Parts: sequence; structure tokens; C-alpha cells
Amino acid sequence: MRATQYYAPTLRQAPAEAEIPSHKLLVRGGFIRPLTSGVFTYLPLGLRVLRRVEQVVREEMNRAGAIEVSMPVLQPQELWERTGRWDTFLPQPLRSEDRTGRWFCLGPTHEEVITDLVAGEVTSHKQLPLNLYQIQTKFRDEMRPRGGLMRAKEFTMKDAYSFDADWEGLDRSYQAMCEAYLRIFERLELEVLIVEAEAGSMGGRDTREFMCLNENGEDTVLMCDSCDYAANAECATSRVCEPEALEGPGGVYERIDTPGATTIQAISEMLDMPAQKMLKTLLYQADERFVAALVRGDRDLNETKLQRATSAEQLRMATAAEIEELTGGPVGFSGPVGLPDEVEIVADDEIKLLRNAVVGANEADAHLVGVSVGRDFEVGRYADLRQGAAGDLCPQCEDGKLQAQRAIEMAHIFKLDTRYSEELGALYTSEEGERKPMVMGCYGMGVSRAMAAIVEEHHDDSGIIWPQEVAPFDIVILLLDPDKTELAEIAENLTVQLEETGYEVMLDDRDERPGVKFNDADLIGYPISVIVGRRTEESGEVEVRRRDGEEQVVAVSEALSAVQKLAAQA
RNA sequence: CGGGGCGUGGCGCAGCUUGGCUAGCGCGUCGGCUUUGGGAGCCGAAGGUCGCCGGUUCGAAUCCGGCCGCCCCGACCA
Repeated sequence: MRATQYYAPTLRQAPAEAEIPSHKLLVRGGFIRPLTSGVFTYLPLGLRVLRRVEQVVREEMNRAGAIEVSMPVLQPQELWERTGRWDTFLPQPLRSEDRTGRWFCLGPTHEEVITDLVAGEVTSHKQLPLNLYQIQTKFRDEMRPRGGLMRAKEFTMKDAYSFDADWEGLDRSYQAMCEAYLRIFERLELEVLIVEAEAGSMGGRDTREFMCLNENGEDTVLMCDSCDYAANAECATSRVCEPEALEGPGGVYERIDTPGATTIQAISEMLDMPAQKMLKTLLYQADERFVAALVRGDRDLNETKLQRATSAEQLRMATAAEIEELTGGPVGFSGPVGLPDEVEIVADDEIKLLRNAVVGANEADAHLVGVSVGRDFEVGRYADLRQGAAGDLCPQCEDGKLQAQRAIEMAHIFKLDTRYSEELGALYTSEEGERKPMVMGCYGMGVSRAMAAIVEEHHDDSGIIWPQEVAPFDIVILLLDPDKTELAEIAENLTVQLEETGYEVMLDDRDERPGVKFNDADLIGYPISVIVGRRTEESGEVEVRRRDGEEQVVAVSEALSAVQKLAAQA
């Protein structure tokens, strides 16, 4: 390919709205252009990279026995009503109506479509297991698109769905996907960590995320500093540590005035007492009833955990009016002592060990000091309700502590069980002649996000350093002075020779100054460049240079083998 | 959706506080000459309803109101 006949517009300055390296470099390098918030055009270079990432994914999926299909983006409301997700899927799918008033959504995921398909096609255990996947554009009306391709409203995802006769089969399918994913990320040169995760809108169990540790990621991973425990902070758990018991007044607690102290921090300062010796009481409406959730003062409540502990379908914080009615006191002074019986108290496991704590008095401007569980109030149920945080004790080993790291969620896999197959009638007849729902798994991977993650992980001050597997071109030939016909001829011959060997080659034959070409080559991130210039004229030599540093000067006739040698070292 | 910031030729910005003549600067673009190993120099040129609507005023990029868009932080997710 000749640069003069290509479209690869680079920008000297990054647009003001881009902040993270991948966003800046992908725009500057001429890979993508924004259309509107969270929506991008792939320019020729960007499309090449995307296609090559897809190809890596495709090859490894195929190798793992999955079979590629392509499902519709446009999906009818009726189908989503059958799983009850039309109104509950988050983030809300983008929807629209056709001219007859039927509603559709732009597919944010394809459990419904694939299960409906399989339900109509697969009927025998002899057809199982089956793993179908696609690489396709997904639409999600994200609350906040961010970081260019990192989180977009429209993005490319690989989604696979496995159908098995039983749980043992699902375990095998799941394991095969895990292994395929590890191979994919290895080829993409992304270091990933498998962590425990939440299932979210998808449902399911044994869900795992493949995380790429990176400061520009949107997730936080908590990982043990001494064993292999790692989990997304949104579901991480920890071993309960015993806080030092407070020296309290013994038999009874005491009511004290705490004017205006509506936050733990305020009371902590007022009483000069650490927050972990206080007890935080949060009132929630869980479906039709109210619950009081208790966590240590220095802890945050994890709502997902509370929802699970209460088995509530809908969970929301109580309003100020509800709090006053239930507790008799205003917001900020709630406590577990003297709550009405209909309010169930659900406490975090750490509360079991808290003695002589400070709690709200359920009246304005007052707290109770020296309150203990079991003596002054009863807990209906204990559960893990606390938000995991750095410094927590590892739940898996004896002496580890959890460390927090930012991470990019590259992929998410789920064991779905039979929820969708039951709701959508994906049944098969077993060897024994029984009709049974298929056991499903689903396996998502962000393909366009992977492109962004690769840039986050592989760049320097001058630009992108693409791994060879996904580079838009393998080699750029920098023809520094295209007006010199003998040099142009050498460069063109080299281009043909390298292309015939199987490389994708960009010949930079533009009438630009050498500096411009060097800088663009660095920015775009071609893994290897071959420089045809003054040295070639003087001594018949070219420079063969790897983007990440190494360089050789060889005779023109040796260029091919030098390229092959440098490529092999990567 | 809550909080913050921004919107001025293709890109990056100044001007706005304290309203006033032809709206500037750098980069890029087009033409010409000279240059050619890390984003060249000189000469010439094109390109802007100052996000949109309304208001105040003799006069609005500038002041006021509303709306729209974009980015960042937070609650969701590949």
C-alpha cells in the first residue's frame, strides 16, 4: 500500500476531549473519529486493527470448538418480554418502534435470540454440546460513555453461548472458553487476571472476569498480596477481623448529645473515636418491607450484597420521610436500638464482634454510646454486606491482605444454568427419553475495548507500539526522498518483495519531510520500519528498525532477512 | 440522573471580567519559490451565521434567560 493512495490522516494535536492515552493516540493516529458521544467511525487503519483483533478471537474460538454465527442487531420486544428483561435489563437497551407500532431494541446482548434459535432447532442430546458465537456490534445506552473505545454506546463484542445436557458438560464448555480466552489475550499481548465477579443483568453463577490491570481501567480489583485470591471490588469478600472492643460503661449504654452530627465522620471527630468503633445504620425498602442494614462505621454498604441477603427483587434506600416514620428520628441519627419489630435488622458479619459501639439514638442530635449486639438489640440475620476495600484480610489465606488495583474488564463469563432455556423452551430429549432444559453458559469479550486496552498497555511518548498480531500493517517503508528515482525504485522493489513474502506493507512515499514520516510512523505504531534514504544512496544500505527499539543496518539485498529476524524476536 | 468544566475556521487556543471599528494567534489546507535523516523557510491565498433560540442595548463572541452538544467525577457494564 502506498501512503499517497491511502487515507491515514494523523493529527499533530489530540482533540481536547480525549484524556486517556488510548483515546488520544487512536484519534491522533488516524484510527478512529468520534461521531457523537460514545460512537466512533473506524478509519482504514482502525478497521484493519479491529479486523485483526477479531481474527485472533475467531481463530481461538474456532479452535476451542465454538461455531460462528451472526444474529440480528434488531430484536423484537416480544422476545425480551418472555425472559422479563424488556424493562429490567441495565443499561437500558436503545429502543425504537417500527411504522406499525411494534417495539424493537438494538441488541445489547443475545441470550434471548440465541436461546430462541436453539429452542427451535436442537432437540436431542445427540446435538449437544453446542457452542455458538458471533463477533458483532452491540448497543448499550451507557449512562456515561468514557475514554473513546474504552466504553462506548456502540461497540464490537464477541459473545458465545454454550448449550450442554448437564452441569458436567457446562463445566467442560466453560473451562474450554477460559482456556481459549487465555490464548487470545496472550496473542493480543494483554496480561490478564481472572477474578471473581458479579453476574449483573445476566444472571448466573461462577462468573469470572478477565481483567487487565491498568490505571485507566474503570474497575477496581482486590487481590491478595500472598495468595491467588482476586475479585472485583464490587463483590470481593474478606475475613472478619476483630476490632478492639471499646471500654464501655458495662451493663447499660448511655445517651449523649451530638448536635448536628449526622455523619460518621462528624461523630467520630466530636467524640474523638475511630469510625470503626461506630455502627452505621442504613434503612432500605426491600420489596414490600423495610430492613435496617448495619455495617461498621468505617465501612460502606454494598447494595448488591444487601439485595442478595434480603432476597429482594427491588431494593432502594428509604426516603427521609420513611426514616422519620420508622425510627422516630431524622436522617443521620438512625440506630438499631428500639426499632419497630417490622423492621428486620440485617447486619454485616463484622458487627457480631462489635462491643460498646456508638449508634444513632433515633432522635435528633443524639447518639447512644456503649451499645452491644445481643444485649441492646437483636440482629435478625448476619451476612457479608460490606464493600470490599484495600487492606481487608484475605478470605482465602491466613496472612494475606487485599490490595486494590485499577483494571480494564476485558471479558466476562457466566454459568447461566437453565434460566433462559426454561423460559424460552430450549429443551432436549435425553438418552433416557426425558425432556430437559439445556444448561447454558455465556461468554462475552470486548473486541473494540481490547483494541483500546492494547494501546493503553503498548505505547510510549511518541505513539502506539502495536503487537505484531494486530498491527494495521506489519512494516512501513520510509522513503525519505521520493523525488530520487533510484531510491523510489529500491523502496518499491522492497515493498513488492516483502508483500510477496506475506507481509502487509505501507510504503510512505509522501512528499513530506523525513521528520514528518518518522513521527507518523512512531505515532501509528508499525512494528517494523525500513528506512530508505541518504544511507541507501551512499552505501546501498537500509535501516531496519523495530518500533520498540532494536535497529540494524543492512544491505538492501539483506533487508528481507533482517525484517524476518527482527519480527521473529518480538 | 447528580456534581464540575467546556462550546470561537479542519485541530489546538486567545479575546468575554469592564459590550464598540475589519474577531485574533499557532498548526493544518491551497498556490509559488527554496529546502529534504526526527513535525522546514519565505511570499501569497482560501476558510468563521463566535453551539442554537430568545432578551437587554444605538450596538452582543462579550451581559441575562432558556435549550442543545461535548468532556471529566459518581451510581451501571464487554
